[in-house]
Parts: sequence; structure tokens; C-alpha cells
Amino acid sequence: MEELAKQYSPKDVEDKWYKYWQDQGFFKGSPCSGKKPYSIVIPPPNVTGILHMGHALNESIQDILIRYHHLRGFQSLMLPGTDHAGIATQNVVEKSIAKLGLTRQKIGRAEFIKRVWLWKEEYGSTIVHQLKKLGVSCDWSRERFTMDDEYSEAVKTVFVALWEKGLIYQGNKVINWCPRCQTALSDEEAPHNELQGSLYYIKYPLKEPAEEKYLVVATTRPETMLGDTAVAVNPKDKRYKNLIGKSLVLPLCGRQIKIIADHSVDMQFGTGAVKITPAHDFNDYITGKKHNLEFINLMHPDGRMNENAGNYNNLDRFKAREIILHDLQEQGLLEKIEPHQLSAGHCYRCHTIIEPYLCPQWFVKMAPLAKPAIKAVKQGKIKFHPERWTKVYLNWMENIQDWCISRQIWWGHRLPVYYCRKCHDSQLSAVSLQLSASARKSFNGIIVSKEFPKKCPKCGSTDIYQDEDVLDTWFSSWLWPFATFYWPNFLRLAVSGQRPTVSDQQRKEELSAESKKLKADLKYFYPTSTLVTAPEIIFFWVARMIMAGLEFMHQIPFKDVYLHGTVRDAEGKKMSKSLGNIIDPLKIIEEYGTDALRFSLISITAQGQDVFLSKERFEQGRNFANKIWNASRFILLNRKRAGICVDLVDFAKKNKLSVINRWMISRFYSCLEQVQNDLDNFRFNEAANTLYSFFWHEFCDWYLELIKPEINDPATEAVTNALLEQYLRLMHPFMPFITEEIWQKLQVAQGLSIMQTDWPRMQKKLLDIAAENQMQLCCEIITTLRNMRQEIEVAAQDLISAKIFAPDESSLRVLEPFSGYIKNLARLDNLSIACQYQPKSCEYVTLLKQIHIVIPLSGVVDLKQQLDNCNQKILKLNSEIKNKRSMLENKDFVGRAPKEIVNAERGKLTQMLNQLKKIEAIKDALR
RNA sequence: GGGCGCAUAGCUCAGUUGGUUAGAGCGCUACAUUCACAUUGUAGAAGUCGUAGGUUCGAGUCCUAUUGCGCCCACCA
Repeated sequence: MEELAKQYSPKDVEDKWYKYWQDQGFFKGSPCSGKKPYSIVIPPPNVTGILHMGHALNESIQDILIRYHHLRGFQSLMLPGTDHAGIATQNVVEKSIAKLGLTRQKIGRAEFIKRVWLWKEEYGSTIVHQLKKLGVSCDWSRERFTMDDEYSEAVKTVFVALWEKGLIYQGNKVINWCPRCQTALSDEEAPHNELQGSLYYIKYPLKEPAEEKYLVVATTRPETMLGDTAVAVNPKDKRYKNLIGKSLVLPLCGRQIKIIADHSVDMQFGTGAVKITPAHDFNDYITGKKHNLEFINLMHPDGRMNENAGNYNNLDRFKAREIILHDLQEQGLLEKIEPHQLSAGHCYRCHTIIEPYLCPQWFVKMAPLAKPAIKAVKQGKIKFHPERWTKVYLNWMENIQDWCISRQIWWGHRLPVYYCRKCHDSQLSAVSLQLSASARKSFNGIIVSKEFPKKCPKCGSTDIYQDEDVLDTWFSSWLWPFATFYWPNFLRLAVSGQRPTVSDQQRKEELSAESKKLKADLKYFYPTSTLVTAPEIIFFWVARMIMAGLEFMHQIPFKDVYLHGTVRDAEGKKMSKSLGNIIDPLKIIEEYGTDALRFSLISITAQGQDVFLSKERFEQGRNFANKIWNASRFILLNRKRAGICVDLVDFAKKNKLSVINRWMISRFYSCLEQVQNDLDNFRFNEAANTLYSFFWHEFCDWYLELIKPEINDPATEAVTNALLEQYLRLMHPFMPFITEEIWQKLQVAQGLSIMQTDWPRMQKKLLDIAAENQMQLCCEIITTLRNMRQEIEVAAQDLISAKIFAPDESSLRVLEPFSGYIKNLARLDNLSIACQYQPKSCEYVTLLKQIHIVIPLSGVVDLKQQLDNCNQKILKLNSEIKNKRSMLENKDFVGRAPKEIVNAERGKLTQMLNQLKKIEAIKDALR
């Protein structure tokens, strides 16, 4: 028999098994007609990503689901891949070429993209390798990247389809602009954060001063005043009623602007007069449209003021603010400054304060897409877990805004938008870019097409160029659940492109066969089963996938969405590089092992609650792995032969099993039922904790200790081995490596892997409540005796005598078979079990339920302790009896509570009274 | 301004549909090392379940209000 080391060493087994599983193709998910599919597409991590605890938690949960369903007989598929992460990746590569003294502008678009691909080839697989360390059962042969050629086809197809449906339009609107990344962002990419700022009160002189010389406006961004084209007041505001329609002279630039009336102005805020800067504020844009105001763009794309800012040209927007304030002060036009809390959008990639910026961008009209997506969730076709996220989803969807999808960066899917220089550019002007639906009906030189158009459909010109912008990364991610299956063309371009040796005909046939296969693949695995992700990306990703799925596949993309919490540090802060509070999963794996990492993470993740993590947490997982290891070691060391993992159902039928074996088998199945139930309801931590306490506290602490003397009994040996083997299968989704390692050592079936077994089937017939109750009593007697030994200070190694008195003959018969177990675990050299206790002095007695447990004492003994115990118990019992009595005397309780409950309570009272009598008898004997 | 989450043992948290005496891990106290495991075992101490009302025969659990902490959404300049 192979020796097991005294301690479990994850390093020796993890890589070995992962390679084996992969080599054997166990992770491969191919359609299988006899099996139900269970599929998960993993949230593709950014190619620039490095593994953090969030990934570790996310992947662990998914892998548990996959391995669990795999064992339960589903054809499972965990599809991996990475996201090209437009802005993030571009930033990383820009930084790397900056070290060579280069900028992307210097090297040009083509060269830059080439470098990004090179970077991707070199570093893009880092995250993939790291994911493998987590033991995830991804089908790596299906790994996808959102910039794969085939994937790009899907993106283009979707763009064109939405365009043709009139759901994509180009518009000149105020959008979120990041002056550092120099691109537009969607609303979701510009989260608002609180800032401590100031509210500046600025005097705007009236053109024709009367009683009033000035109108004072309050603003948080004084630099934008140079772009003001009106000041608005509320028409109901008595203070300003007579000023409406009058003109003001804009300080510092002398331009004249009108005072207008608008109901949206809050009279309570500031002075009740609002400067209107339509090109640099979302509200003002709307007001500007409404009142037909002029739009003045004040800034260069990098956040410096432009020529429209006059003297402040070329100054950074914040520097300009300082100087403008200084100049206003000098001219006596700055009335006052108040501290003011405000919130401003920040770039989610570089955290720069975004600038509301007027420029032409491309948008998706979302409301029509949202409608069916709302319905699907309301009808329960897609369920969120925990359920509360449903509301968050619906609230966002019901107030959905159009999605700005164009980005002024280079890395990403280029818009499939082309312009005829002749037809388009001639009518180009900044303002006329606002294209209404009706305007688009007549051709304006814009060609939206998957392919580069050969000529302009109107004028036939070949002078055509492509739009410079690329699409928002999420415009590709939202197709992930089906684009990863080679939708819509079902062709693998990389494969079809080569193979010069085969004939055209042959290749055609091959391609059509492959395409058929890919189509079947999608049909089999889509809709996917469960999406596991973090709540932060409900809007970015989850909601949009639902919309895309319904729009393009006419089916939901997944049935269940499980949202897990955010991993935080012990203080509750988000883990981040800049805070330096990161716990690196790879270091944890190195130190404690992957199984420990997975188990610890799962066991502390209550349904969607955030996880507060400290390194010590992982000790629990490591210790548990070691416990499993050592219990197995014990079983393996003691067994006479390999391969004795019997079928429990069959074995129980053919053999009359002892109560202890029936008990443990019963406990196992009750554990199984619980775990299954928990997993089916996304209660991963409950499942983990059930498995933990069953194994450690029931199987090891009690069962193995109890059976030690009879370890070589053939029936016990068979049951023990079978239970361990089946337990390993339950444990496998949580701790894949150690369970495989031990399972192999058990030599259950030569040449097979634990991954090729089945999840044990529930056996209701093997649940044995009687055996459970009896064994529980046995254990309680042992615990009571151990406790009594400590109270009378018997040394741990000493053997003593004890007596047990049952209340009646039938309980006596139940207790008698336990004599050996009790003697052994309570360290007794002599135990008598009899009926009907008679109080005596000189003995230490404890009452357990109706059973007297007695340790005879010899010599001079201090009985004060025992007397104290008795008194304490009597006191407690009396108060409990009083409560129970008043409860049962309450007519409402007796009348309204269910009969079972009332009867149970009556029974309890009887027992308590009985108990009280007996304790008083013991006390009397002490005197 | 709207919405959500959390408050339970010294610490970190479980507690599914209201029904025995509210649980775990860590920590703490005492004891134990020729025993599968000291990454261990045995026993123990420790909680008026944030506060105030309400519903109910019965509330940690349901309702209302309130306090504190955290998060999300929203155009208050």
C-alpha cells in the first residue's frame, strides 16, 4: 500500500492533475445528444489583467457549478476567453512605448496596432495561465478573444443590423469626455464621485444698468463661463421677473448674452440665476436646444482651453479656472466663494474628471432593445440571485439612455462606417452633424457596411474612407454568449485560411461540415445556463447581454444570473494596487494550495455579500484539506485491501449493519441532500460549511474515533471506505485537486478519474432516524462523562469506573451495545449499565435526559461542587418550568398554535418536571 | 433626492419559508503529544440578536419608525 505523507502538500499534486485532466480532454464540452447541456461563458478578463481575488472568487464559483453539473450527468461547458479592453490595453501599450520615447501619434495607427498585438501575444496569456492555477475546468480549446477575426465579424454584423433597423445614429451631443484618454465615454464609464469644491458667485454686469447693476450667478466651474450663451432664471422668480429678456455683458470677454426664463431653474439654489453653457454641461445642452442658443466649444480635446477662450487659450482647464477667478477678483466681479460638495463624473480607466463635451459621436437607441429585456426578467425567464438585483436591473432598464458607442482610440473594433468624400464631406459642418432619422432617409454619403465599399452607391466615387473611431469594448462584450460560438458565419477563419494542399471541392465540404458542427454547438449550448459575475457590471455587461441575446438570437442568453460580492480587505476597502492592500491569489496558492484558496473563499461568501478578506482566512481551508488528507491516510493505512468501496445500497441490503454504520451512512445522505439543495439554490457557503462540519465533526471526530477498535471489521471497513469515496465526490467541485489525489489512492477504479464518476444519488432508504437518535445519545453520554472527569479533576490518562442507569428496560437495551464505545472514548476501565438509579452518597452523578451517569468516588471528596451544580440546575429548571407553565396556561397559545407544537411543549414540561424530581433526589442524597 | 445592503459571542460572520435551549471559524481558558492529523484532540467561558413601537399564541426572522456604517443610481448649476 502506498504511504501517504503526514501532511498534505498541494504543490506535489496540483499541476500534475490539471495537466492530466486537460490531456484526457475532461474539460472539453461537445454536444452530446443523450445529455442535458450545462454551459457557462466566463466573464472574459481583460487581456491586460492580472489575477486578483475577485477573479479567484468568480472562477471558483463557476467551476463549482461546472464540476457539480458535470458529476450530475450534464454535458458541461465552461467557455473561456479574454476581452481586448480597448482603453485599458491602449493605455498599457502607450505606457510601454513611452519608455522608448515613442507616442502612438509618432508611430501611426497601423504600427501602433501592430505593437498592441505583439504586446497581446507576449503578455495576453498571463491571465489565462493564472486562471489555470485555480483549477478551473475551462475548455481551453474554445478560448476566444473579443478581437478574433470571427468575433469581429459578429460585431460588424450587429452594427450593420442595428443601423439598418434605425437603432444606431450619429449625433452631435454633449457626452462624457476624458481629456486624458481623449475619448468619449458612455455614461456608465463615467461614474460620479463626490468632490469637495466651491460654489463661486460671479457678478454678470447688465448691459443697461438700472437699479440693478449686476446679476449674480453661482457656478462650480467658472472656467466654463467663457462659453455661456445665456443666463436662465425661473419665470416664477419675483426677484428677476423684470430682468427676463434683458442682456448681460459676459465678464472677461465682453460678449453679450440674454437672460432667459426656464422652469427647470431651481430658485432655492445659489442665486436662482444659472449660467447656461450648452457645450459643456448636460443640462445646459438641453436648455440650449430648447431656447435655440449658440453652442460654444471652449476646449481642445486634451482639456486645454481653445481659441474661443480668448486670453485663456491653451491653458489647462483647471489652470484657466484659477486665473479666471483671479481676474474676476481683480475686477471686483467675484462676489463670494462658498465651500460646496459636488459630484463629478470620473473616467473609469484613469480617474480623470470628465469634461461634458459637445462633439459628434455614434449612439445606440436603447429603449426598443430594453423593452423585451425587461419583459424577460419580469416573466422570470431570467432570474437574479440574490433576487434583490432584479430591482436594480429593472430600474436601470426602465430609465435607459442612449448608449454612446464610439471611442476616439485606436485599439478596438473600428466602426464599419464609411464616407464618400464627395457626397458626405461636402455637407459636413459641425452643427449639421445632428442627423435626424428623416435626414438619414436621403443619402448623405454615409455607408454602413461589413465590407469596405468599392464605390459610393450614389455618385460612384471610389474616394471612400473609413470612420476613424473604434467601438466601445462593451459593444463587443455584449455579444459574448453567442459570438464565442462563431456566430453569425460559423466559420473558423484561421483554419479556413490555410491548407493549400486540399482541393477546393474538398475544402468546401470540410468547411460546410465544420460550419454545421459549429451551428449545432451554438444550438446545443445556447442559451447558456448560469452567468456568474459581480454586481458592478450589471449595467455594463449583464443587461446589455440580455438585450443583445434577445435581439440577435431571439432567446435569452442565460437563465440564472448569480451575483457574488466584492472582495475587500479586512477593513472593508476594495482591494486595489494603489492602496497596496492586495492579497495575491497566486501567493496564497503557493503557500496554502489552490483547494485551500477555493474552499476558504467559498465558505465565507454568503449569498452575494461582500467578502472581507485577510490572509488568515486561508488557514481554515488549508487545515481542512489537511484534515481530509489525514483521515484518508488513516483509512488507507488501516485497510486490508484496495478496491473495497462497496455500493452502499447493495451492501446495506445484504448485510445487517451495526447501528454506528447505519448512523454514519444516514448522516452522509442527509449531508448529501443538504449540499445538493444548497448548490441548486446558489448557496455555496452553506454547502461548503455543511461539507466541512459533516466531515470534520461527524465523520472524523465521532465516527472514526468510535470505530477505531473495530477498524478491521469487514463491514465497517467497507462502509468507511465507501463513505470516504463518496464524500470525495461531493467535495470534488470545491477542492478538485486533493479529492482527485486521494480518490486515485483509494484505487476505486483503475485508470479512471474522479471526474469520470457520478454525483452520489440520494438514497432515502438509507436515512435512519432511529440510528441517528441512538448514536446521538451515545455521543452525549461520552461528552457528559468527559465533562464530569474534568469537573472532578481526573487526569486525562487515568482510567476510571462509571455506571449508567437507564430509566427503563427498553432504553437499557439501546444503551448496552454502546458500552464498548463509551468505555473507550470516555476512558473507563469499568462500566456497568443498569436500570433504576438509587441515590447514594459518595458518587458523582449527572442527569442526562432521563439517564443517570454516575462516577463512584472514593476517599475524602469535596461534594460542594456537585451540590452547586445541582442547585444551579434546579434554579434554571424552575425558571424554565415556570415559563413553560405560563405558556401552556395561555388559552390563546393552546387554542391557536398547531397541535403538534402544543403537544411538544406539554411533553417538554413533563420531562422538565421529571428531571427536576431526579435532580432533587440526587441533591438529597448528598446530605 | 431615490434605491439597496449591513448592524447577532472579544473579532469576522452564518442563521432559507416566524415554532425546542440562537450557530460556526478565529481568538480566549484548562487539559492532552509513542494514537491518521499540533495545520491535532478533549472540555469550557462568552450573546438583553443596533434602538423604539407594532403584527402574532409565539419575532433574530414579518411590518413601521429611528440611529450608525457602507454601496448604487440621479442634470441641482
